[in-house]
Parts: sequence; C-alpha cells; structure tokens
Amino acid sequence: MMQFRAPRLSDVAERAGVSIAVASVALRGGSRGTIRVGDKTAEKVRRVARRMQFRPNMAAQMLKGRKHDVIGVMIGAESTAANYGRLAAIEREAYGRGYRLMIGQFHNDAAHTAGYINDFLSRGIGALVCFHNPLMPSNPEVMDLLAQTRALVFQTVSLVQGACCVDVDRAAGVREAVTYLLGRGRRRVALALNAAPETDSLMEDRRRGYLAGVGDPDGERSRSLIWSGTGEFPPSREVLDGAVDALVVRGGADAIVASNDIWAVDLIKALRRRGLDVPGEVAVVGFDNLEAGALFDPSLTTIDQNNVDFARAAVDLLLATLDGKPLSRAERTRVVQPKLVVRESA
Amino acid sequence: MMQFRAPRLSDVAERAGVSIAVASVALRGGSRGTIRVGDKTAEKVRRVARRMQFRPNMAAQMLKGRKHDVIGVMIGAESTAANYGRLAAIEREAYGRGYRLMIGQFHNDAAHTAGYINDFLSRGIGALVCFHNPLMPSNPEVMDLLAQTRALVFQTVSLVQGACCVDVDRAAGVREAVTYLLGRGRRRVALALNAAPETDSLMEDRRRGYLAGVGDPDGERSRSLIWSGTGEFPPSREVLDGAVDALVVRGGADAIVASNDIWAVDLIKALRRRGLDVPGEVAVVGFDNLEAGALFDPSLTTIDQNNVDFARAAVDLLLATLDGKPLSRAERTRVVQPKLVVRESA
DNA sequence: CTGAAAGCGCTTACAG
DNA sequence: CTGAAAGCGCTTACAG
Repeated sequence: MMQFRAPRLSDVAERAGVSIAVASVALRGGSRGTIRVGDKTAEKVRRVARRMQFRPNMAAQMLKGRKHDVIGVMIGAESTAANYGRLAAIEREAYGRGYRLMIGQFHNDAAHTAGYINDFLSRGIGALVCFHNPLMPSNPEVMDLLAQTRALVFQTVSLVQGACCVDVDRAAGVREAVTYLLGRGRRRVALALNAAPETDSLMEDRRRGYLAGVGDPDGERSRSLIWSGTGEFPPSREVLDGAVDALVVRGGADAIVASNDIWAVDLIKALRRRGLDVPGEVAVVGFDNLEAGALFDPSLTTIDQNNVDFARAAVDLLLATLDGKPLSRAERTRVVQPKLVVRESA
Repeated sequence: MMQFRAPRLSDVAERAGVSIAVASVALRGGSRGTIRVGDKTAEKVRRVARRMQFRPNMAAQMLKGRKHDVIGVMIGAESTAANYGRLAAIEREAYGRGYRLMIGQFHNDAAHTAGYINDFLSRGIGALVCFHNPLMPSNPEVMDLLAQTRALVFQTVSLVQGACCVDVDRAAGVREAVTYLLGRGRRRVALALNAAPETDSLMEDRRRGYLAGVGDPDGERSRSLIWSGTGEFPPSREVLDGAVDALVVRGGADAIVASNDIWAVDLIKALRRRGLDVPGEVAVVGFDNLEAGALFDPSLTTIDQNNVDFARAAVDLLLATLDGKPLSRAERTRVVQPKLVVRESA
C-alpha cells in the first residue's frame, strides 16, 4: 500500500544506460522502424525493467495509438445467473486472446445506459457485446451510440444495422430433446411454451424444432400437444396447473419439453400436485442448463446453451470486425449448437 | 459502424470560436485555475460539443492526471453463480458512485493471474476487489503485485498486510436461523458442517453461532447434534446418508442448519431417502441464498449473504483508501449482517 | 545502435 | 476571457 512514483521508461533507459528509443523497442521485443536492438542490450534493458518493476503507462501507449485490448460487455441490470454464466465464458475466451473485459449494465433509465456506452467510447473501447433482451424497448439515443462502436455483437438478434449477432439454434435443441424422448420410448411428447409462437419468435423456434422432431411438419397432429402461455414469467400456480391439465390430463402426454429450466422445475411441481410421477409417468426437459440443474430432485435433463461456443463465436466476430475484415451478411451471424444434457427428469 | 476520426477538443474550440483552454474548462463546468468562463460561452461550447458528438479522450485525460474511475475485480476462474451475484451487486454500487468495473480472473496458473494484476496496474487501476478463496494457495508473486495496488479489498479475510476486508457475520446468520427454528417449535436443532471447525475457520464461525443460538456456550449438550464432514464438496451420497444417520436417526434432530445451499438441498434428498418428510419431520436451512433457492421443492429457507451491504462496504473501503484516508485496523474490516430468508423448507 | 525531437489529446499555469 | 506554451509518458521517424 506504499505510495510511490511509478518508474517511467526514461528511468529504465537511464539505469540501463541506453536511449529511451532503444529501451522502448527492447521491451517490446524485435525491432521497430529503423531501430534494431541487439540481444544482449535487449536482455539488459529487460532485466533492469524487471528489477525496477517497470510497467508501461497504458494511457500514454493508448495516446500513441496502441490498439485497445478491452472488450465491453453490456448486460441487463436485471440479469440472472444465466447471463453471468455467459459472461464468464466470454471472459475466458477473451482472456485467451489477450483481451480484457469491462462490464456495463443496461439500466432502466436510457440516459444511464447511454452514459455507460459513452464512457466505453470515451475510453476508446471499440468492441462491445450486448446481452440485450430482444424484447426490451430500444431507445433511439442508445441505439445511436451503439451504432458508433466499431465492433458490435448482439445475442439472439442484432438491433443495429450491420452489427453482428450470435444466436443459439433453439429449434435444433428442442428437436434433439424430442428425438431423445421418442428414442427412450415416450409416445406422446408435448411442448410447453411460455408465450404464443405467433407473437414470440423465440417460441416459434422451439415450435419448429418440436414439429421437426415429432415428424409433423404442418402441425396438424400435434395441436393438442402444444400449449402456450401468455408470456407471464415466472408462471403462476394456476397457469402451471392449466398447462398440465391441457397437455397431460387431456392431451395424454408422457413427456414435456419446457421453454426453460424454471418452467421445467415448476411443471414438475405441478405434475406432482396432480399425483404424477416424474420421470416415471411424465418426463420433463428444460432449456438453459442452469447451474442448479443438477441439484433439483429429480435432477434436470435440459438443453445447454453452449456458452463456450457462444463466447468463441462472439469474440471471433468482434476481433474480425476490429481487424477491419469486411463481413458479409451471412458471416455476421453465427449460430451455436446447443447440447442436450441428460440427467434424471427425462 | 462508420469509420471516422473522433473530434478533438481543438475541433470543438475552433467551431465554437473559443480557445482550447476555455473549451476544456467550459466542458467540465465551473472554472479551473485562472480561467473563468461565462454562462453563455459555456453553453455555446457545450452545444457545439454535443452537436459534434465530442467525447474527451480518456487516455489523454489520464495522462494529465485524471483520477481513475475503474475498479478491478478479481474472481476465481472456477467461480459459481454465487460470486457473480456479488459481482453484480458491486457493479450496481460502483455505478452509482461513478465507477466502472473491469473484471479479471484468478487462473490456476500464477503467472496468468500475475499478468492480470500487472495489466490493472499498468492501466493505473488502483482499486481492486479480490474474490479470493481464503483456502486458495497464495503465490508470492501474486501477493506482491496485490500489495502494490493502492486500494485493496478482500472478501472474508485479508491476505495482504494493511489491506481491507469485508466479511459476512456467519455466526450471526447461523444464530438467527437457530433462534428462528426454536421459535417455530423445533426441539433438537442440528448443525451440519462440510468440514471440521477445528481446521476451517468458516465452519468454526457457524459452530459458534450455533452454540449461541441453542444457548450451550461450551458445547457440552450439543455434541451429538453437530456433524462435520471432511471438506469433500460436493458431498457424496454416502457422506450425506451418514450425516442424516448421525444427526437425525441417532441424534434425534428435527431441524438441520447446513453449511450452504447445496448441502441443504442434498441433505433434503438424503432425508427423503430415509423416508423423512421435509419440513414436516425435519426442517432444513441453507446458507447463501442461491438464485435457484425458490425453485427447489420444498423451496429453501436459507441465510442470505446480503450482497447489497457487502458491495456498499467494499466500495466504501476502496474509495476511502483511494482518498488517502488513513484507516485504522478496525476500520479496515467491515462485517456484513446476513439475513434469514424464510421459505418452505423450514 | 545513439540522441534529439515531434506528437498523440488533453489540462493547466502564465502573461496579457 | 484569449493565446501560446509546457508537459503527462510513451512511440516512432530522423539524422548521425
């Protein structure tokens, strides 16, 4: 905690008995411009720098045009553990490529959110990942600021013209779950959506994957096996009981794929209230693979969003854009394949 | 995504028809040094700056001695949702005080961890919060670097001479849980520790709170109601069954306070395996208040670590230290009061 | 290799 | 208020 003046490059140069220019070049290895530093000189400079605990002043390097190695991440202030899991994955990926993460939050107040993005831009942070809820109302000022970042990646859907986007193939995930359930001998696999697919594209993706899985492309046969709520989240007890009535009691389902893990867990409770055994009488599959999934009783079979691939794709897109690589419309979107995680509930 | 040259202060000054010095002062309000800017002039400069979307270059401001408004947070690479919840709380608190967060991770490799801290220091980030596992082996190089940060806050226990620390009053939390259980008519409240209190001070804290709660200061009467594991985490089925045998079957407990939520959930499963109803025959209380706590069946009564107060205390200490305020030994440690969250399991 | 110098974009005394 | 200048700590041409 001692207060001391940080050593400067000129201090190192002086002690090493070389010019500032040579010290600068020696510390970053190789040769720059017309300056070529011999091995023994370079080694000496580095030794002195180490002994003095020299750390280059990044503000000065920045001012001279050093490329910025910080990625900004904007996450919703109301974010749940699921988003932080994704954040951690991005940290790992960014770290591996020599990048740091600075986090910001979308606050309810657009002015505050704008303040954050302005702050990033002021720092010269040109790369931003937005954990932006696709259903969140978008403020024009915020959108304008986002459009000014050099590299921008959204999750699920891009909200800015020309920006990149990483999405999870929800349809494939649900399809995999359905196929798995049928392969395990379930005869009537149902789908519980927390909102109507007609108005919520994330739900429509699940419906599409479901219909592909049960081999009913036009959805004629599956009508009684697809239930959708009104978007209320988390669902009330009445809504859950209603879903169980519709799908299991009346629809005869012996398996349910839920919109997410919370729905899955709540459906399991509702099934038990009806005296139904999980997974004996009805299997349940979630979506998200929450960290707590393994702790539930029964532990949750679920679709993992594959944060590792998500992070890799997001950082790939960011760095490609920063490099100035021109990306086609198709290249700007990356789709990550989720993976079924089998536990006890199905 | 347009590539453009960011406007500089001199551009703003030129367009507004004032000197650079006046522009600089006008944008930051009031008057600095000998320069005093009139209201109408200041307003004009600000208007021009806004129209040009001027954003001061922070690297340049930094170089001129602007105080840094970034707090670094080091978290374990193996961090769970619990730590990220705390991180989010710190973000909120820091944001409210005009500070940003940059996150780094402790990696297994000490060299990598050192790289991160060096990076923070190089950026001039003098404030660091360390989510450092108190049982994690401490590398001398890492410790040395940590000691060089101007303001340093650890969780649970400080690992650096003179650094600050925010701790949660585990004893008070457990005591509150015990008191609550006794007040609800439980007669034999037990304590399940995942490691021996003799070797793990975090467990000893719980034991102390427990003994205070049951009014058995020297622990004579409670011997059969305290069980401790060998530190294995998460616990195996055999270990859990053993704990239930010891505390409930042989010890006659009708309530158990667990070391954390995961243990609590696993104990509930073990109790059920023995045919015991929770909370009917045995009540169970956790510790941590995991986000998923409300989803378990029965939902978990638990001790919340109070991240809001934790974050406030951590940022308080950081900013006080940055201000150069001399803190006494006592002032350097802040203890946060946890809160019992009552749900169904007890 | 050296040494002296320019310049990144600001802030801040300084003389008018 | 203005205008010119110094300087934060670097990097990088430039002339030897």
